[in-house]
Amino acid sequence: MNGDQRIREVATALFYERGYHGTTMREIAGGAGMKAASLYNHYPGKQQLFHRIVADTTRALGEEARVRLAGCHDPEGRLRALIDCHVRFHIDNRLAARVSEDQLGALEPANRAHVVGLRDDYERLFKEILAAGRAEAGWRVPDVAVVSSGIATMCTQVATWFRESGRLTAGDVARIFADLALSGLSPPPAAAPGEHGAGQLTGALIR
Amino acid sequence: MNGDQRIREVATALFYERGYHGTTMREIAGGAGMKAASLYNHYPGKQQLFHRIVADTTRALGEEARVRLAGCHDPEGRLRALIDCHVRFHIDNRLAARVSEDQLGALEPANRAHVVGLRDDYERLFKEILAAGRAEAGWRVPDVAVVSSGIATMCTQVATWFRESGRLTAGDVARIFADLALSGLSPPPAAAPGEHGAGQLTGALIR
DNA sequence: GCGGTAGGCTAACAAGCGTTAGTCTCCCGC
DNA sequence: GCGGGAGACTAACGCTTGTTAGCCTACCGC
Repeated sequence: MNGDQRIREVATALFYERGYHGTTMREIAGGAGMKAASLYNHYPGKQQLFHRIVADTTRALGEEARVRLAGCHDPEGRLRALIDCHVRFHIDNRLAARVSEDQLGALEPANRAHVVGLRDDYERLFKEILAAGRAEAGWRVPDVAVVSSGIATMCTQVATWFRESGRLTAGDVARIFADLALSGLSPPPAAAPGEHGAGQLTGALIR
Repeated sequence: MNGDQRIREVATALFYERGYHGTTMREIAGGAGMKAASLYNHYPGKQQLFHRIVADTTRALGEEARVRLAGCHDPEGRLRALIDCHVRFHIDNRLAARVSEDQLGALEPANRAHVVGLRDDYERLFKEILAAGRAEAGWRVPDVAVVSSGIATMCTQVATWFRESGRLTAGDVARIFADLALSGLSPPPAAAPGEHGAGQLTGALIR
């Protein structure tokens, strides 16, 4: 029954549904079964509490990803592992993960710079895998930045609608997205005639 | 020099960067070159101003999409048109579009219900096209809801990073996403041996 | 010329904000 | 048994918030 932890959970849930500025210290305290002033026995202030949640969450995501990737070496295996990790993390930590992405703007400049740094490190994993897939496996990646952020975002929003009780498990969702991404990336087997142009801009776009 | 319009633009920009609760009427007024009290000559209150922005934006997106889709009848053409429309709208109306999605939670219940209704109508367009593509063109859509929201979200986040001065035009980005989606959806030409299982769950998932 | 409306202004309101000071009580180690 | 710290509490602080009341001025139709 660690009090600090209880406060973090309540605060995370409130930041998620009302946003940082829409959440008051009195609400957090109420949810944790105490009065506002007592929060200051645990955290030095609202901004620091928020920063701790966001930074710890972002760091944890990066660490899990690196552990999962350590054993994979081919691009397809690595992309599948990263998507699976990403989807699971965003399901297991729905509230904190979304808060850490949506509410970045509520961090004070120094805190934001810190978190953005962690975030950039993580996103680089996606970009590196896509670049490797293009070089080694001939993946069709017109623009590494566009495609990687597209895939990541697609997987991120799982946190918006996923429910434990729904039709799909976390693994199902991860597999759907990995399949969608991988077959979207794999080079066209033979250009289908009369198409609107799928695949036609494979490198031409980088101008 | 319509004053109402100027206020809307300033408010949209501020809601975008600070969020609804993080934006004050005095800041909006300052940006529009007046004092806070004068805003009430144009809008009855902060919530109503916000609701007007969000509702008008969401309605406009749906209307544009329906116009664009009116001339297309095959699933591929419709999906390309819808993605193109979606991407262009989110580029042309970056701030308002993101505010209308990220800040939905700041709407009072009645206003939120109104906007969510508009939003659902719009998202149904994606779902209908995917369902039609599965039925008519054999698209691989393990789960209509998951895949459609995945594709839509991928295209939505273009508003986060797109800059008019960047390497890509709106049309380029739309084409990248349409290609990625369509080749991700098209049935595997012949199951590549030794794959991890792309495509293996084509219908089995709906349990 | 003159009345009225549109739209700005200042001043002020009550409510709510994050935060601090100071106090009280429980419990653990000696 | 007793000292002290951990952690709750009440009360209050100074500010900021959205909003209102009342006023003043410019301009347009008659």
